[in-house]
Amino acid sequence: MRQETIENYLKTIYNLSSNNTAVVNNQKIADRLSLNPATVTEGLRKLHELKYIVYEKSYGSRLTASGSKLALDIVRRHRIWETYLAKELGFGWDEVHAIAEELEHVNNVKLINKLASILGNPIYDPHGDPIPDEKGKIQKSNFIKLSEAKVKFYYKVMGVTDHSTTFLKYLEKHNLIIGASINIKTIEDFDNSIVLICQKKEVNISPKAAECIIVQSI
Amino acid sequence: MRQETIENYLKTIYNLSSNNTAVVNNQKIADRLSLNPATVTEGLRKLHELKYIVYEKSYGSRLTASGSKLALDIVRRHRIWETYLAKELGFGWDEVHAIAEELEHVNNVKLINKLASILGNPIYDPHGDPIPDEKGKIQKSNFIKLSEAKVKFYYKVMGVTDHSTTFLKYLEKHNLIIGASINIKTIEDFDNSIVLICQKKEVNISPKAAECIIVQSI
DNA sequence: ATTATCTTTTTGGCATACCAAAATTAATAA
DNA sequence: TTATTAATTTTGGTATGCCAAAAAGATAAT
Ligand SMILES: [Mn+2]
Ligand SMILES: [Mn+2]
Ligand SMILES: [Mn+2]
Ligand SMILES: [Mn+2]
Repeated sequence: MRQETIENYLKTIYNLSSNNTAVVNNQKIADRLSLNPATVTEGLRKLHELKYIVYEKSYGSRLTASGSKLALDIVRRHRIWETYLAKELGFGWDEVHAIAEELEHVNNVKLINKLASILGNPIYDPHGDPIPDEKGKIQKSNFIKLSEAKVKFYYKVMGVTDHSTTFLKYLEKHNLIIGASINIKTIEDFDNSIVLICQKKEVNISPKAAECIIVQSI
Repeated sequence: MRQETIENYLKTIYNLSSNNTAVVNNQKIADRLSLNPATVTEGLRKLHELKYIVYEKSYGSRLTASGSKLALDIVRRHRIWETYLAKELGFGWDEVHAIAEELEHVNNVKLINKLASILGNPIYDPHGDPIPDEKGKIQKSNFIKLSEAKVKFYYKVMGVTDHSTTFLKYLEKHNLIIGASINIKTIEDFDNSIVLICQKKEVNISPKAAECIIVQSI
């Protein structure tokens, strides 16, 4: 199996398994990688052979220790590059993901560690996602989705789970960027849409958008 | 044909054709890319189909206008990355080539131009090779090989044509780095080896090494 | 419990990138 | 010019990554 193929599968399985706890089903992998389900079945069988995952037919996949190691390594590369592109090379948080998708496959430990060191060994990338350290260790956090926030409480925006340009541009428009402080004014009973205050302005957030915004109580 | 495959062929043909003048034969391409000659024949046929090269059977290849454009683009990416790795990220001139071989395939104009701009749009890479500008234009120079240098004359080291770590480390040991001033003391009639003065020390250069050092008369 | 509806797997096939060995063609030396 | 050698091409074949359609399995709904 080509290294790039392996890396794309493992990264995807990692990202879909939320901290490597849940078992991942084939369809989600197929969607994420824009592959035919038949292709995914084959791919998973091979990854099982290679001992990167434990794959149970018609049930799902989870990463083994070695698969997890490789997955965390590529997630690290991806997020370090995103941060470097944003902080050092002047790219927007909506632009970095696409470029990092290519750069992440360049495997050179010294290079990534050098970039990390220039950045001051950051713990979060431009979307608020945690960056594993060289050993694959991730800072654990008590973040919640905005959709789980409570009325009257104050929060800080810590990240996003949707990296699309349209979504990120939409957030920017309302100043909902990483680090922004917000206050939940009301949550509509009718449709669960949220009205919050950000930089003294009222913003109405749909339930769908609230699912994609990560916050921390302050 | 995969983009990476195309790029590797075109880059190689460009590098072997010395400024795109000479016709390149298959064997050299096979050597450079570590491919079987049979594979190269196939590859060249496809590149001809794609109109990137003109390929005459049993004779050789040369780049078309569009092939030349792509080749210069990837040569630019390679050399900008080499320069960025050396100047901004602290890698040695013997380390940058291997990493740039991977980075060169990341195709993002804005990224390369940003790196170039940070570097002050350099004209030469760490090995003294010229960097094409965004339009593919290359500064022309009057450099010669050290093997063509004349006794008693003064020269400045401008580049190398061998990028191997062993060779570059050897040069470093004798202070024969880019920019170094040298004076040709003698050229042995017997074996054409060169004795030169560099930083007040005598250095003996084999004809083979002299072929790989590029200098300019000063 | 039995459909109906997803999801996954199997099957058969296609395209790309390779290589080894044999056959051909070109270049060189005798 | 005719061997001899070297370079190139042809041929037959492997491995990988992918897909469409059909078959099988699992889940959910009645
Ligand atoms: Mn990303
Ligand atoms: Mn990210
Ligand atoms: Mn190089
Ligand atoms: Mn170089």
